[in-house]
Amino acid sequence: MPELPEVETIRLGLEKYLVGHTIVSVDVGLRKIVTGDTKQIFGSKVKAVRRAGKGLIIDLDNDYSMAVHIKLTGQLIYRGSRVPRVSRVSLKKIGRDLPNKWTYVIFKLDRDSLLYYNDVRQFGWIKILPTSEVDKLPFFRELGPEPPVVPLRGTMKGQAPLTLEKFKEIVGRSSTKIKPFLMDQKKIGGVGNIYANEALFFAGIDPRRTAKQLSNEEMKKLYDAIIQVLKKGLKYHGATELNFVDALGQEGEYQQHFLVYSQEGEPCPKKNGIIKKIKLGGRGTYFCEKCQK
DNA sequence: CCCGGCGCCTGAGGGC
DNA sequence: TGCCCTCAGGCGCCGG
Repeated sequence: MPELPEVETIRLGLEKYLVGHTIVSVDVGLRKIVTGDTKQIFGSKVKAVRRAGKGLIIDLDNDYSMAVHIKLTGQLIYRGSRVPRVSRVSLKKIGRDLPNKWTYVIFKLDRDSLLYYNDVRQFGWIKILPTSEVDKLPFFRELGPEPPVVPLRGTMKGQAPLTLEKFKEIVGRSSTKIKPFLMDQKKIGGVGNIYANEALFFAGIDPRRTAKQLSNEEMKKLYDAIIQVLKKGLKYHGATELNFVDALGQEGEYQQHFLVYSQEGEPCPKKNGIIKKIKLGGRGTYFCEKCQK
């Protein structure tokens, strides 16, 4: 699932290729994806691409922005003058010939370049609004602090990072189970199912434990584990589950390094037990009962 | 505050 | 070129 490392991977690509382009026109093929007035962005230039949690913000030079959430299957793929002619682009079938049947928005840019928004499940959104209104959107307004894994440049302004102290404070007063806790965007920004599972394995903590019952030492281990797995995800350019691709349409490689996520029935990485799959908060949860207490 | 359930969607995968 | 069914999941919303 696209989480902080995946969305940051997209952001880095958009920052490199999209910034400086002028938006010439927008072709919306599925109205529910886009809200706001598309006319407001015609002729404006992309100034910056920011991220907050799993959300992206494309800032334009006319004080308008496009807030984007790709949810499960959204893709933002750039094709145009700035892509090196010889690139190592390894395209999934879904990202090869664009537009395709899942392309719902096409941004026409200057210099014969294009930005495609594809979304198989159609869960994602693109909101066009004044830049000053972005952090008033419920998703951003209610977003919790995110673990410090990337330089502040590029992230939402004014967002204080999740410190160990803050983490201990919010974990310590929550009576929810630790795994759903980690995935709650209002508590912590950017962690989803894959990284929550992996972090809990790293920390040796049973996902069914109640948050506030974790010891001081366990909270510290978990905090470090979250940062460690998010950095690992970034290093491998994200995990391609479903349809995640970067801004050029390339897959990530982190899925080749999962320790527990989607490994049901496999021996655990420490050879202590077999990876078990249960449901927690309605979501698939993978863990080793021998390693995670 | 917390939880479970539903809705939004459609491709993948299992059973037959 | 098999068909049908269920499941998966980020997030918002609702009810208990």
